[in-house]
Amino acid sequence: MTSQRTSPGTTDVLPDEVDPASDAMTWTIAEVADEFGVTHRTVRHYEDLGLISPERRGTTRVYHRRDRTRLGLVLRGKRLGFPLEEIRTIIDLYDAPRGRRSQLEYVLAQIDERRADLEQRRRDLEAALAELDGFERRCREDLGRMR
Amino acid sequence: MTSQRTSPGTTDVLPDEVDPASDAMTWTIAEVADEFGVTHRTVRHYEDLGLISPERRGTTRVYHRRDRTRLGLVLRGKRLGFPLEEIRTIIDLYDAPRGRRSQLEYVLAQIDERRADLEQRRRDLEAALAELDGFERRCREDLGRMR
DNA sequence: CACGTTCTTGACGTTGACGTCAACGTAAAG
DNA sequence: CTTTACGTTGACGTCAACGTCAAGAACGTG
Repeated sequence: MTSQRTSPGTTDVLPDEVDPASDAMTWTIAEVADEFGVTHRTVRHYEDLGLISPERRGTTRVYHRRDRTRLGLVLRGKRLGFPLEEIRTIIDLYDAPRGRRSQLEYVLAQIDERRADLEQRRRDLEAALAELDGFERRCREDLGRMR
Repeated sequence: MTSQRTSPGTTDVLPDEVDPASDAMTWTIAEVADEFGVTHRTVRHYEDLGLISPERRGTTRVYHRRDRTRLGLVLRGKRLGFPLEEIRTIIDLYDAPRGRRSQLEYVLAQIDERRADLEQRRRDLEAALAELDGFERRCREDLGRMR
């Protein structure tokens, strides 16, 4: 009934093998937790913070494709080191109403801020990788001199 | 006596304008804290965790170039979202003794692990930036249709 | 229909990363 | 020689991000 095989630490936001045609497909909390490799407590915590808002059938949570999309975005944000509160403002942006012109311009301004942040991270990341490369080279030279 | 002008959120690990010739130059805790844009409490916390280990003159801490280098690495690691404990193992790696062959090979293995981690982050980052770009395009199209 | 499985809502505990006092030492400046 | 500016060590507080019970409700299955 649900998808399998989603190893943690992937770049994709969604686990694969999800029937693309069924927009009406739903999942239980255990299913989404398993597929995304988190506990149900984590999923509930994200709901408490307003990161996802599953439907309720009676008292039970029912997750739709939209919730999975958002959960995927949350976890990628976490892998990138963003705090959950900040992640919420970001993904809320994607779902924000953009009817009026002022709203659209606000959204565009937010996008610029976000991009600046991400690009700073990219520079840090490239610098760290470059240093790692240089360090490995020196280590290999040391190793060459030893034998 | 000390350097100025280091805005937070830079990619460089060290504040600029530091006399490159003086290896014997030292700094107080207030100086390094100010230059790196953190509190003295933060600097002490990092010392508690073994991230830096300044010299002591009597009871007073004296910071050398080495400490500043490590502090810079710590803060960049933080900007990348790594926990402090993990940061410690990473930067300790740079200072690890590599005398024996087995040590060198251990270090090289660690480097590979680190690189894999960083590259995963890079993929996440690129994906996030790509999504942001696509989203901006759609917003601009909406904006174009409105006027 | 009893039973085990899965779901629910609290509520308290924990860990990381510091902030925030309090209380005290020390060294230069007026 | 007192004041002022920094420095020091605790020790406790706080906030985020969950973990970890506890104690029911609801649901399919033999």
